[in-house]
Amino acid sequence: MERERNRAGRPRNEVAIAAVRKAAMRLVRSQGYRNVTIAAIAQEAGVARQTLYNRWTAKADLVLDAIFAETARSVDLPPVPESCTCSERLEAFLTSVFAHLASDGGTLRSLIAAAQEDGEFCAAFRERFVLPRELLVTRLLIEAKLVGELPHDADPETLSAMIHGAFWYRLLNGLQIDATFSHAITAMVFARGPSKSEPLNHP
Amino acid sequence: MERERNRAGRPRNEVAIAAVRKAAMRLVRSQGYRNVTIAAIAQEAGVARQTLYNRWTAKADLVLDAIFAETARSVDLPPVPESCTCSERLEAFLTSVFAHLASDGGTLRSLIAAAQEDGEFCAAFRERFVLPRELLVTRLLIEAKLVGELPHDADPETLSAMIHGAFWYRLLNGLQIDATFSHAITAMVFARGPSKSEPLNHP
Amino acid sequence: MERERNRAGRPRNEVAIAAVRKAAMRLVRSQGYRNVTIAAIAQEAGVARQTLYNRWTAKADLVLDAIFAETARSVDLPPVPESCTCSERLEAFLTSVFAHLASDGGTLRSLIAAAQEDGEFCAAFRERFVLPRELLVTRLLIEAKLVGELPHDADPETLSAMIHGAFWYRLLNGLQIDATFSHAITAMVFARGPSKSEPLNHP
Amino acid sequence: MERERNRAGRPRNEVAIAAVRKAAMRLVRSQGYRNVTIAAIAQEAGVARQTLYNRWTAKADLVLDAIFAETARSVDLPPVPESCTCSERLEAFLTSVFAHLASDGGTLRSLIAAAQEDGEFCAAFRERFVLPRELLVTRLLIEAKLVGELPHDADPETLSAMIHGAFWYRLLNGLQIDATFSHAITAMVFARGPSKSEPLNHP
DNA sequence: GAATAATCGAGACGGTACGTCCTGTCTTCAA
DNA sequence: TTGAAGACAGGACGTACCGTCTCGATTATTC
Repeated sequence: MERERNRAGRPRNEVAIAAVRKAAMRLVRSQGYRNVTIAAIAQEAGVARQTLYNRWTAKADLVLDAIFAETARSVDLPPVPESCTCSERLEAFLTSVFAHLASDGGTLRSLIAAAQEDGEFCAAFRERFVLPRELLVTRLLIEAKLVGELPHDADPETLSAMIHGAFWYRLLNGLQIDATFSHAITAMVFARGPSKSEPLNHP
Repeated sequence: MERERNRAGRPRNEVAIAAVRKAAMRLVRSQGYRNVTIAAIAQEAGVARQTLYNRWTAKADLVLDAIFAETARSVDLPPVPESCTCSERLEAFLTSVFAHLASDGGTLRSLIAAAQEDGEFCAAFRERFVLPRELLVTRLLIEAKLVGELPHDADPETLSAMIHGAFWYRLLNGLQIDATFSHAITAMVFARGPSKSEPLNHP
Repeated sequence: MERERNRAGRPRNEVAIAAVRKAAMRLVRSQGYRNVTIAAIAQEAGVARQTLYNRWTAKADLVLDAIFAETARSVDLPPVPESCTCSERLEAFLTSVFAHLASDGGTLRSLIAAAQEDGEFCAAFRERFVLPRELLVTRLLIEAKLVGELPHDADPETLSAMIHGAFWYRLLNGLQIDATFSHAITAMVFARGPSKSEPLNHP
Repeated sequence: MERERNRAGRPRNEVAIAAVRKAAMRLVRSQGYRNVTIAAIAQEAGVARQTLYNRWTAKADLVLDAIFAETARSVDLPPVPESCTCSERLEAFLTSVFAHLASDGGTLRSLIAAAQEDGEFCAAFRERFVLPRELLVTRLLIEAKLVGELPHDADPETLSAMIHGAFWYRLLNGLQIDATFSHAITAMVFARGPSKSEPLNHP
């Protein structure tokens, strides 16, 4: 697959492209999205400025792409045994996310900010970054309902928004996010154990 | 207080200042924070650019000030009878907030975005805008615990973050926020009624 | 002659080359030399940009070549009977040139302009375009001396420069050039008839 | 006079402006009009690039202005005694002009070139640079007619165009222009002495 | 009342980044 | 080997803002 090389013309220099992505991530991390300029990325990558405009439409587009390239493989639940309860797995997921945010939260903040003034960026960001992570949680909550860890009137979509929203909210307010918080969130979601009626899977 | 008017020289033109604030709000609402320039605000207000720098340090400072001037009086619970349950009052609060966001959500998005690249702005924004609204909810949840609408192991701070986070999350993702969502949130927070132990106020 | 077609590989597409020349002339005429780009010519001709670089070294080279291809056959005195006096023939020549300049003077202006910043272009332009036309006049003036229409102290080279210079000067100043001017120039050149001494060819 | 300082706002920095003009002339002379960039002029003058755009609309505008500032005082006949004949004075004028062109001809070539692609530039250049010099010669020729150095059927405008054209033509063809040429031109203009009828001033 | 001092409208200035455009070179596939 | 297509390095362009500054004019307080 990826048999795209029948297009005419000189092919793109994927090595340079990768260098640009790497440079972009490095600079965004060290100086913040807003303070990074196209020219600086190009120079850092040893590439002509025009090359960036050939490939990406704008800084936002480029950085977003760099993010995706870096995190594509990491939209995954942490390696927690399937035998754990959903509650335990949610907490493990959040702890893992929060650990990542501790080092790279600034980048996420920058991206969320950028998304607010650019509808296209916002849509792409949601589709390719936010939604996959949101679905992970939603699915976990649906499973929790099935096994009776959550009452059947629980609304996975709303709960998922509340869970993600909780740490977005703290992140965007410049507050610390640590393991304590992942525990607190999990506790609130799974408050008071199983549904009142009998669990569905323990006859 | 603030009896600073014994200084020599021409006094500040408070009329112009007010015009600037109004112009700033008008422009931010219609074009978004990022697309508004200092020069445009000055021109819209019929004022010299330097006048803005006399009073405020930067665009963020000015816009934030304009927001506060406009919303200072509105950090308030909606007029709901005290006789209502906490659950009802939370939902009423959220519905009221969401109605406001429907028309002015863009401004909040812009401000949140701006806060991500500017620590001072972030702190001021949190202190003067976010925290007051967060406390409103936190207090309501504490009261709900006292009256037994929430179990005593409920964590008001975490729940408050989850509540605010939920609609920030949707807002920042460019999604609709309506009364349905306020009901859904409230339902999740007050799921399955009072604490397992006996409610405190119903003997 | 020029039997170069024993080289291996795909032969040059002379049709494309001709299309390029035509496109170049069309664009230069309609937009002026400076405003025409290599890319635009290539596109207009439906040809790859590289093809132009294969054949010509630069825009100047290409346009000059296009001019030559178009005017090669036209460096000629207008069809005036040899029985006419040199004076009449000069005026006929100038009238003919001026008629052509009325429609295509902009191209000549562009070329003269281009020649000022490029020594090679200037030399080629002079050798292949200017000199042939200059010689035409010089020869006519030499003949006029021989037949006594001009005094024997007349300097054909200087007069030729003055004649061509006169209409270049007006052309480059954006002024009209018409038949009246060709008459005026001729009158000044042939002022006061034959040389004071006896004409050489009327014994 | 020049009481223009009732305009509001910070006045222009005329020192900087002068430095820009000087830098522009220096660079145009040493590198040619086309090879000079706005940025280079700004840097050479120690001035922000935008400052040039504040004052002038384009490079052509700036350079033209610099030329005028430099040559404003020099549109003058060379110091030749009035007692000389018109013929002698024309030759003196041309010799003086040609001496100047020997060192600064490149600048004139650049300007003529620039005028060919820009109508406004062309008009300004003609009005403020070319015409004054043309008039100098025209007046001289008119005087020559009055004193009988030229026949009364001589056409000063046409002759003036032929004179200026002659050295423009050589200049634009990249040829040398020296005192010999000024003599040759003068000889052709004043060929065969006074008018056929009696000279006006020699009874 | 005159001197002093801060503000205001206006706009130039140094500076940074932007996104576009063009040039000449190169690298691919297909003819 | 050429042609079509198009990416690449490099560099100028003109625009847009920013924050600072310098004017003349205005408006208070202080002497």
